[in-house]
Amino acid sequence: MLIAQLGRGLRPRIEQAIAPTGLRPRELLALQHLRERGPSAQQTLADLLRVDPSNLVGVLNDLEDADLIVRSRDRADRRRGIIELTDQGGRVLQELDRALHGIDDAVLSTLTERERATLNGLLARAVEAVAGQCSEQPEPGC
Amino acid sequence: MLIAQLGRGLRPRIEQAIAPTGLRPRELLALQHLRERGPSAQQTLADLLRVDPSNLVGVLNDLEDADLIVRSRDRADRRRGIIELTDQGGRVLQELDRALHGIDDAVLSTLTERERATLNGLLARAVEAVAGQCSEQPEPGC
DNA sequence: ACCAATCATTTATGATGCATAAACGATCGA
DNA sequence: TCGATCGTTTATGCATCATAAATGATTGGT
Repeated sequence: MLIAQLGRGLRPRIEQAIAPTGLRPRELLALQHLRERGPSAQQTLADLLRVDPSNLVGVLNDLEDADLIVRSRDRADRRRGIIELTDQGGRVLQELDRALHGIDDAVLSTLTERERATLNGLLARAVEAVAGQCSEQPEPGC
Repeated sequence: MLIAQLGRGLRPRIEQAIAPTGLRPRELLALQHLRERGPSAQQTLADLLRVDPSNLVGVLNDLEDADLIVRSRDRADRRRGIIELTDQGGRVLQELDRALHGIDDAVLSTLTERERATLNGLLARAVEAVAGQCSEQPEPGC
């Protein structure tokens, strides 16, 4: 069984879960980064998302128009933009989490609670390894 | 732990594994379908891939130019095109399998052999459930 | 105080992938 | 013979994405 093959059945479900937010994958990734790392410099965000800074502007414009983020300026260096998640942005992420959990429930419905627990444990260790390798040699999506 | 979150770390690796083939995801999906179901009617393939028949033509042209498939006609109904995997196509799929197995090895390197076995077992049952739901209500990627 | 560098931004451009539609030739079934 | 089916060609539009050049505001160094 190949882990990569999981995506073949999962992709449509994930797209369906993302659709209600009306946001593009990139914009959701930006929100997730902001939730994980707190208020971040715009430049840092561009690096994380592997997006050209000039293109990040449009992404942030959309998110700002939807009141999911707020822009401010670093007081120590007013050139730097500080991007922060709004309460509304946090709620959107929570909705997304719920939708994704729904996928888990659907896909793992044939597993017992105990089996799900062991599966989650093993996957958690696996993604932890992936995350570690990501920090060493960053790549898109990490 | 969300299964959907797996893709965040896996996507770049999968893209990297696919890149050497020079094929697009759709074309690889077509090859996989052909391997699983044997020689198939072109129309069936279009349904499986959720692609408009007129767009499938270009996909098959590429695959045919690369000698990965062969086109023929159904003798009982010469309107119908029969698409078949070539030996070369099979070899490309095997290369892809090897690359994807490499991802498994990298991601699951921190797991013992026994843990990998149980993980594979649980995932196999999960994807089986997904496949069953796919057959009931087909969606893209199924 | 001047000046080069940095940061966000605007604007333009092109490539790519994907979806949709219309029309055509070949072929089939009635 | 005639309508329907199948693969195909062609055209069109849309969305995403990458890249580049130029600008205004701001900074730090000299």
